[in-house]
Amino acid sequence: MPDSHRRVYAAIAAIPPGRVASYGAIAARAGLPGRARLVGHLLGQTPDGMRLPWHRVLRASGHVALAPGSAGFRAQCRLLRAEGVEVKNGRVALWRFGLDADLDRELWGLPAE
DNA sequence: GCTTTGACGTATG
DNA sequence: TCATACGCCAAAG
Repeated sequence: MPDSHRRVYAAIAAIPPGRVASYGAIAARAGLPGRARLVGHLLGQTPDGMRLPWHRVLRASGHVALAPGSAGFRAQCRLLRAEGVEVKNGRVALWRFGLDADLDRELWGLPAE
């Protein structure tokens, strides 16, 4: 297991429950800016024994990355809603649940809602 | 090795 | 909001 992969897994595992992060944010946090596709690739190759909060990883647009209607898509929506994250039409409001939004609030004092 | 694919991202129109 | 183009790079064939 390459070190870069471990950092990606660690970054995903660090997402707090009830919050979400984009592939790009995970890659950047893992020290791999611009390697968002690597994150997606790893999630598809994640070993069975590894229990990761993969459902908290979304596209930069806030959309669920999996095909709408697929089993994985439904599972992700269910897991997210179970944590209090609103999923509307396969999309999450990043300005509200994203980690970046949290940081922005602290920096600029933007309203939480 | 080269080509194709893919749970992606940003820029443009 | 949707489509297209381009950049990115690990795996699979």
